[in-house]
Amino acid sequence: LVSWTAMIAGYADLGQGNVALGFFEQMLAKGLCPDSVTFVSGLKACCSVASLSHGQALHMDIIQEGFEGVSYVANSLMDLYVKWGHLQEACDIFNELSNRDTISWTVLINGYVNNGFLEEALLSYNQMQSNDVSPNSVTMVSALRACGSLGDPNKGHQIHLEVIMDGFETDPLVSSSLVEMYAKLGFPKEAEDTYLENQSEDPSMFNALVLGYIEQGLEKEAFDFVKLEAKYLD
RNA sequence: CAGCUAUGUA
Repeated sequence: LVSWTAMIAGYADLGQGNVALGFFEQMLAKGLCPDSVTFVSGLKACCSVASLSHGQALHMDIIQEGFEGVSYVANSLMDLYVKWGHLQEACDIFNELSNRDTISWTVLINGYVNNGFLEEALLSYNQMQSNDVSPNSVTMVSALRACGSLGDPNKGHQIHLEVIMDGFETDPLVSSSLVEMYAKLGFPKEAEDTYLENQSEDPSMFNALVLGYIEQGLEKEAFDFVKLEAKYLD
């Protein structure tokens, strides 16, 4: 069973969901009974092949086998529905889940953001904290993106402080999301400060800053900044 | 101590 699951997960990772699902079928044909890890890998395969119907079939099997209440599995199911824009389905699963972990909340928040429900995303972010579930760096990226798209600098700054409190600013994805958000909201100064405070080898934050300048019509600043950074490379 | 779910920009 572990070998089959490894094959399914491996192909799903490569974006070869159809191959992965083929292995899933073969495994069932051998009379093997999937466990939670196998189901999650199968769901991931459904995402990469963009097949809602296969995912729904797996959902039925998951209920049959009683894995529905396992947060690890439920999170993956939620993600499937979120990616299809079926937020109601995702919410139903979330609401019936008794053990909501960080990932459950993050999938929900990210689902709201990706589908344009920005206020709901931030509301869920607050609710998550009321329920004493700690956000992680992935949660922060989604929350920051919600602030940026919503145009809410106050919330954005508040979340920035929380990011610092939890030490997530060292994550390149988080710091570049911060820079991006400030740039989008029209705070080039804050964007630059964030950049200067979190220098790293990762180029994404630099790119975010330059693109931000350009989007704000600050082409000269963008150019000067690139020149300045280029000097350090000599 | 086998297989393991969620994140941005372009």
